[in-house]
Amino acid sequence: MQRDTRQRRAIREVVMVQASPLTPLEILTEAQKLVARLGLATVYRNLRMLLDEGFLREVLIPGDSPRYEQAGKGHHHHFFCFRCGKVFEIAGCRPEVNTLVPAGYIQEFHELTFYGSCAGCALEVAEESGNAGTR
Amino acid sequence: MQRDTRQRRAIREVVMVQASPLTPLEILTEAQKLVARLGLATVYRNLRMLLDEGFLREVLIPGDSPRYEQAGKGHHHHFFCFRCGKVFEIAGCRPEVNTLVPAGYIQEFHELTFYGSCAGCALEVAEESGNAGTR
DNA sequence: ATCGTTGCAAAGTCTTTGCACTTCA
DNA sequence: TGAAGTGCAAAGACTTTGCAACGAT
Repeated sequence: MQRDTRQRRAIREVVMVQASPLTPLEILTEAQKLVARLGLATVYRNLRMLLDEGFLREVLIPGDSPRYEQAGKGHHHHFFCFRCGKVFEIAGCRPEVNTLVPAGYIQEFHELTFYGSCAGCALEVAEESGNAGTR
Repeated sequence: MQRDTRQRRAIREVVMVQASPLTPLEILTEAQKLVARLGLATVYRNLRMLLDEGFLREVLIPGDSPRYEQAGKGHHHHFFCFRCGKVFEIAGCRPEVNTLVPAGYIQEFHELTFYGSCAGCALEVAEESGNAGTR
């Protein structure tokens, strides 16, 4: 039988509070604020369990560590910001995407990831170049 | 000045011949047929150089090792087959994809990866279940 | 002959595993 | 209490780096 430990509770807590998916290390750092002596192996073990039991969803950003978010948010994708390194949720999808797969293939799901500057970082970039240009 | 070594030539050769992107280990195995004593470190070093010089493009399949394909093939995506583990090229894209990114974000590029059974494996699956049903 | 490159082995990073101890039920 | 869970350290997979020897120019 599965037990409800302080560690597991802390990890669940941390993931639920966050808007964007977290890496195992980010989860460790956050959860250690709740359970000081928490170890990284415990985080990995619990991520696997919470994944299996369907509480978490794995978000794989090509070229970066896996991240974890609360499951059941509906189909959506992510935006990875090069400037701040954060991942943002992009709501929705477009049905046209599925027309790309040729006949004969059986598509089960897809992952779509955008890369660039998030709104906040884009503003900074604009200010910097804007100031340089006007003054 | 950069040199034209047997090793580098072999790696370039291997990538050019392949239709789908290869992992570093696959490249090592193939290239060792051309240069027997080739080492994995040399493969990694050359992948980096060929990437920098623009000969290669890195294909990142979320949840799998990075793969490398010849650059300059135009915008396209990939299909990862769960059954055989191979990666297939999916031609083209849909402009609607870009409408998903909210105003304020600056999108530089995107990656779209499909998962499921490739045409060959889908056939096998169909045969198996077909036979089971009719006989 | 020079100096970029190589092969090997050692070092890193990230993740998983083994094990004695702890703790929830 | 007793089995699931934990922390720590050791082991694994994959990738990078240090270094002496090699070989393209």
